[in-house]
Amino acid sequence: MQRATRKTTIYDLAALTGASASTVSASLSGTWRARRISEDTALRIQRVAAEAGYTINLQARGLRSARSGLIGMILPAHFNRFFSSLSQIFEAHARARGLCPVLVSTLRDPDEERRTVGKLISHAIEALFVVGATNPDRVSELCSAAGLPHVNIDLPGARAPSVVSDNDAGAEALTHALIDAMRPRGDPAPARPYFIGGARWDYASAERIAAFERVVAARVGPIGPGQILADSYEPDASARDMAALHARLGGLPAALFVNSTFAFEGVLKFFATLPADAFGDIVVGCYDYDPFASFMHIPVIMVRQNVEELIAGAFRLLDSGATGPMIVKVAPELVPPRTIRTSPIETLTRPLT
Amino acid sequence: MQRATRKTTIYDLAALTGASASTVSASLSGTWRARRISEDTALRIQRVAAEAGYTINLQARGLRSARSGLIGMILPAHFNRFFSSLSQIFEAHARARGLCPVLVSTLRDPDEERRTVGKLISHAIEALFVVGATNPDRVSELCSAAGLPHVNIDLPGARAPSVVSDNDAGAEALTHALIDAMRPRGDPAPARPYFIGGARWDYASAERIAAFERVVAARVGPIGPGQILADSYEPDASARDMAALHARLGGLPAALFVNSTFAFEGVLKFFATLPADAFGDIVVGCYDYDPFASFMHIPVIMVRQNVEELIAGAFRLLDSGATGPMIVKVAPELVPPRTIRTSPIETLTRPLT
DNA sequence: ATGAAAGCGCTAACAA
DNA sequence: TTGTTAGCGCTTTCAT
Repeated sequence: MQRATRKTTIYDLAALTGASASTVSASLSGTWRARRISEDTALRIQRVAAEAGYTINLQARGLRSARSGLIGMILPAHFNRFFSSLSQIFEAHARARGLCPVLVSTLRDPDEERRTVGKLISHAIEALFVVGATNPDRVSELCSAAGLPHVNIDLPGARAPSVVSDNDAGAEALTHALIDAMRPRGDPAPARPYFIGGARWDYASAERIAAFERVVAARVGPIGPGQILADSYEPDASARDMAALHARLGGLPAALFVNSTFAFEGVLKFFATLPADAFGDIVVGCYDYDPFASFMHIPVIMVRQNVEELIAGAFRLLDSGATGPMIVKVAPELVPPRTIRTSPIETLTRPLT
Repeated sequence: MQRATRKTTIYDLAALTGASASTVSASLSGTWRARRISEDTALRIQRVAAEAGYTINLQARGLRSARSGLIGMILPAHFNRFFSSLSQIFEAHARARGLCPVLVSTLRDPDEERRTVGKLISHAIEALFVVGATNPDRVSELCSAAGLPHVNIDLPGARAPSVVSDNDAGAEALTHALIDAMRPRGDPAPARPYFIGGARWDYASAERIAAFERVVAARVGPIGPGQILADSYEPDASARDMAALHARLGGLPAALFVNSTFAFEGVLKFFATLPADAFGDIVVGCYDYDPFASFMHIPVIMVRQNVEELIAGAFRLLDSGATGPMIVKVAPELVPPRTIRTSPIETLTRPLT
């Protein structure tokens, strides 16, 4: 047990071993071979360091060598399956590169984004991943001014390379799967898929809505008014929209494209007010993944992002040294329903484009 | 736009403003009042700093002042509702204190825990929260040797203060709620609650099993062999256990205490193989929370940890300067089922102790 | 094969 | 009210 008063430094070790500080430094940092320090000396110093409970001061190293060994990622929130899986994968990659991952959430607050990025720059992070920023270009400005390499993830920007989910392909495949599984209905309410959740002015929602409308128009018929309910990500808003739709149709729609688990929570909140026999032949698709949601009593087709590939792609962009705007799209995958109730869906045959 | 070659330092600002480096330092770090620097000078320097795009080098400050402004938390994984909610709250508290949160997951690997803590110590973090460590005491050893204040969360240790979930109170309340909601059954299989998931040798499981056994013994009758199925946290193991139990009973039990969402996933995996009419009167309790799981087609009573209080308590322990072993327990809360199917449960009346 | 010395950017005594 | 100076612990030439 060492004294708590002051930490052991390389000078202490130098005194202990009779070597010089620079020799100690080299022996401990792995550069001793290059410095042609004898293996004996290096090993001896390493042993003494271990015995003395020496831990290197990375602030000092960072200050001197202008490298911190930190790599940052900002994201909207931790408490979210998508973001936390990104964190998990990001961390694994960072670790593999010997970097210390620093994850900070910014709660979709532009000011918080600015402050956080500033702080990370001050901590001399070596690169930054920007996930779902409200204003990626503003972040890019800060990074560029500091000469900090960075990549946008999930939400693209115009001032840095981006890796994003292929919303078009995902929504297209999900819409096809919904229509494939949808049961025919007669008048007065023919079978028709509805879209709920998200916001039209949101980049991802807009792409998904466009794909939904394209496929529905081609396979079912023209999109009618009130077929797209996309004004909010708030669960409660979706609950209200769902209730209104149910009232308007006099029942549940034949197919429902739910844009995110947030919206799905709201939908379920409304569903819970219905009697058990109200769910006849509905098929639900959710653009997001949650293992429990895929086990509902009604068939739920889910979309799972390829998180591994999003992160791997971001690191590749970083390594490439690319700094201009470019977008790499990563296709998500469809997860078939695992519902208990007998469903009209056996397998999903249509592959993702 | 500044030159990318070298970052602006306080010396550059000193040259630009005609002041000295220390005056610049004080003007920028907020200590200028104490140093009795004129407001004019301070503001002027701050303006020039902003114009020059100056960002402080926190490695240098940290090295000099022996404070990094970093606070660490290690946790088993990010991709988990409980842990990611802890992260979210931890971050909010850290931010409120002007500290930069550093979250690292260690994947329930003792070696990774050691390495990570070592790295965080090297980065001069000012305090550490240790969530669900496989070996809290080993971590405490490392921290103590470095004079690093730390608090265990969720899993207690013998060498540092701990804040943990009150497993006994939670499991007791959940078991009571299950028995209250359970429908009577006649011979040959009288109504009886079963426990599934987790591992007996695990601290939390052991506490929950003890409470379950105590309440069941008091209200239903002696615990029989095969009534506690707790050998693993693996979803697939729980699926197998559930299948075996179903075969043994010739149907589903009247009540099921599922120990964690991991086990619940496995249970659902087996449930998905059953016909829709197999779920007659089962009541499920799950010691964990997931919004979707609480919306299942069968009634599911869930336990939600008081995450806010766990973190707040940990910070209080940190502030108290306590360093010896002591355990603060935080009671979780019961979340009533929001099931669509008519359930025997209207309200949960029994309060948590 | 090793040591001496300078300096990374900042803060804080000590002067003035 | 401000400037000077001496490090914080490390890496890295440049000597030897």
